[in-house]
Amino acid sequence: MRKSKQETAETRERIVATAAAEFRRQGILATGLADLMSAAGLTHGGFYRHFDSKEQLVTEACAAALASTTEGLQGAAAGKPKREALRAIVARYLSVPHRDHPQAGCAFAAIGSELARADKKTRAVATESFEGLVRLLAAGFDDLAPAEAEQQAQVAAATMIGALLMSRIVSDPELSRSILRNAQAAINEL
Amino acid sequence: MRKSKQETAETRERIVATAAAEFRRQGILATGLADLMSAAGLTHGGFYRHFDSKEQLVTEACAAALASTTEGLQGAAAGKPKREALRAIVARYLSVPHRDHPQAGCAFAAIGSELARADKKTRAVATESFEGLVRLLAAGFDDLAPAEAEQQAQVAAATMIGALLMSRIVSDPELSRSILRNAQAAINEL
DNA sequence: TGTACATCAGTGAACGCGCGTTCACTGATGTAC
DNA sequence: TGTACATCAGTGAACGCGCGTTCACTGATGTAC
Repeated sequence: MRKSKQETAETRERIVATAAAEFRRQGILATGLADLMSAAGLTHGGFYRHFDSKEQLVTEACAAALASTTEGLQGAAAGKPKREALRAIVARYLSVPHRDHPQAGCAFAAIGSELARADKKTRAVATESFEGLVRLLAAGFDDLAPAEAEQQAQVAAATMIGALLMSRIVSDPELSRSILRNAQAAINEL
Repeated sequence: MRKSKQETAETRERIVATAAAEFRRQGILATGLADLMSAAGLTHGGFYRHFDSKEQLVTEACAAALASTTEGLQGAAAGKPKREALRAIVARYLSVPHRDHPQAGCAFAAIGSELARADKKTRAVATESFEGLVRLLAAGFDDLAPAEAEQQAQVAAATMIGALLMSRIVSDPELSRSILRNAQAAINEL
């Protein structure tokens, strides 16, 4: 049953990608390795041929989830003038599709409270990723001095993450959309 | 071993208060009923004399946690002129002590991603509580028309929750404080 | 007011279940000659 | 290049453990007369 090096690498990537989605969809703790492996088309016994522990997968899956979200936002901004690029990023982040598809979206909003309690490595990965998001947003404040642009970008990021999180928590659909809309307008006026 | 009606009511309150703290400290899923009951000074077998299920306790504990946080913020604002009251609320919310004591603080930041996946009743409780927080903040924007004040208050709430959450996730202490400081400054300029 | 009995808060053991992790096994892949 | 053997990806069963929940039991509280 041994697989080729390429197949092995592909399997490993598939497990990480599946975990990145399932963790964001159900939460890290609520996602069992057996379910995860079966969602990746494998039996759970093989997990430890690829990872030392669930913790290690958590770190890699969070890194993958955060990286792909930032890349997606970068894609939404590609080729646009700076201020317009920022508007596109914010519009995409604070959209109804993003709110309704946490498994493919921002991990800070989807599993933020678990990240705050995660181990050192995972929090280090999260920190780097947050800095990347702030840098991406700061590029949109090109009318400000770099230090001020970073400050505004940090505020914009916090507002986006908080608004997306709250839009998912509240059960009133009108309030949910209102949170997204008002946060978007406020950031565009920064 | 039967207890008096008053003792029974006190025990029930103690369980809810203990759960409100432990859920925010460790997360809902990570908090077992046996640990919880022992933290409340009881054995776990007695749990079902007070609650139908863990879900029911989750709803009540979240309601208690959210209510006490809003009351605490209201207390910080008491007796102050409106705009100053708002500043006091924001300063308290985005403080280092609040960041470092999730067990006694805002449940949206501490267990937000679990609340987004919680059952109907818990999300209804969370929705009402968020509306209460928004009303409290909106009172500080007394220079604006009511509808605009509410919009600004929603944005301020999202920024506060997102900033507190991120200040807990990032492992760089300087970045953590910077997020709190910049969010506070931005809300005070709204 | 005093007595007899029903109620039920809390104990401690047990239930089935799913968790993360381990392991013996299989057989195709990779490697050494 | 062909052959013999070691490696190891994946399977499926099993491990101990803690989870939420149930239950028989105890004995003080509450209630009915």
